Amino acid sequence: MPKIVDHEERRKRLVEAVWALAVRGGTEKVTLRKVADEAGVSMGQVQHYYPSMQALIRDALDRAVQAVNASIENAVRTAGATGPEALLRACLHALVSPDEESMRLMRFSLAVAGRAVSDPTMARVLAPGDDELLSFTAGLITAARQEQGGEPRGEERTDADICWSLATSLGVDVALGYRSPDAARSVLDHHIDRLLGSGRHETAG
Amino acid sequence: MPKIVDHEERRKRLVEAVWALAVRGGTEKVTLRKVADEAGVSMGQVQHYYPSMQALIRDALDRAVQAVNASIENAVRTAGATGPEALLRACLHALVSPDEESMRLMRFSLAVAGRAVSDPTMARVLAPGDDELLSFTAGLITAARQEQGGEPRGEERTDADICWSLATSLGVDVALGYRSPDAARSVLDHHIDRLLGSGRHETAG
DNA sequence: GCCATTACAATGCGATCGCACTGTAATACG
DNA sequence: CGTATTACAGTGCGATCGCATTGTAATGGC
Repeated sequence: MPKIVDHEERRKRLVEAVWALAVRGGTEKVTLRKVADEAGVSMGQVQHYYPSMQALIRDALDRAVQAVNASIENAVRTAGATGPEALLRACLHALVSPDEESMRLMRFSLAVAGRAVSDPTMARVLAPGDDELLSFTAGLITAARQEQGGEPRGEERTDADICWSLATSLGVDVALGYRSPDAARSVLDHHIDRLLGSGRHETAG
Repeated sequence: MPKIVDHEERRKRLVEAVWALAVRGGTEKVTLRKVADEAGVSMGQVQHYYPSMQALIRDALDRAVQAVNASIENAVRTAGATGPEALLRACLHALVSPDEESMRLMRFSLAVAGRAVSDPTMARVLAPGDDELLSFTAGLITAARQEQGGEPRGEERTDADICWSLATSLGVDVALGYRSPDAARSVLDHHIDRLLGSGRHETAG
């Protein structure tokens, strides 16, 4: 009956505007008017797709989390056939990637983290990996150890947990500019070296 | 000449109000009026001690960072005579302490982290340990390894770096309620076990 | 005592906020 | 065709913001 538009495209555009604004000036600088300006639409349109500011920020966060997960899955797909150790490294590297889009997502997540302190509905941000991811990672660690002739130690799940916590922390450092992506990767690789017991590891400038 | 008051006491009171407000509702809910109310003083007094909102938040952040450092130093002083390994554990545990004050500081730091994304003057928050702390920690690791008959491996500084990154990440998880302090400590201890336990991959286990 | 100076208290102001509300162009369906 | 419905655009409102400004009580040095 009415005009038919692509809602998904509209929301995506608005969320992109939120990301850009939050990265530039923190979530406190995200206002209905500025989002509208940034997206090149009217304030009315923003209100049409989101009932409140909260809802808009929350959707932006949901999509950011989803995008980060997608980048991890993408790393898995890309490095899938290269063996468990390389795959493990590739997954973790996704959090400290120098890729511009990846940096934006991390920065936005960090910007929203401040709200998560008091707003439980924002609680997904910077959260430890979910069960599925941890199990998958633990499996990689086990496989990598067996591949090197070692034996599983029965605590691979905690090891995986540590890996993701470390990677998250390094990702935050990269997002805040405290470390270069290369430096972060090198630290991450050092940890994996120790974790798997192999002495081999090269630094990338 | 004029009425003489304790400036330090005044500022401390205002900063405490900022901490409380930010933890309750994020930094966006920190306003001059609410700080004044929370501290039980007038808005005029807040303006008298801080020229702008930014300056107030920044001082609150500086004092929070200082307080966290103090809690680490306190851990060092308390556990100083118990040997390098116990000391190492005690230091790192300071970031995941169940202590109410410690949790408040971590939560506030996290709340401010959102601003640090775009405001370089807030950049001290969640930063990696400084050179002094890293050197000190690296020394602890070296000493602990020697105490166990192991040999230093020449990369203790990176190991120390990893320890603090991990502890920070776990501290964030605790602050956000994703982990209990006990669970975080247990993860941290697991990492230290591995770190000090064995360096040889052939007979590891 | 006098007074310059400090330490506030209180109010005012322009800007901006989220959101409600109103108006209007477009279109699939009968 | 008409029309109900969608998809906006634009505006208005009350609240709130940071900060400037003004007023005043207190006090140590002369």
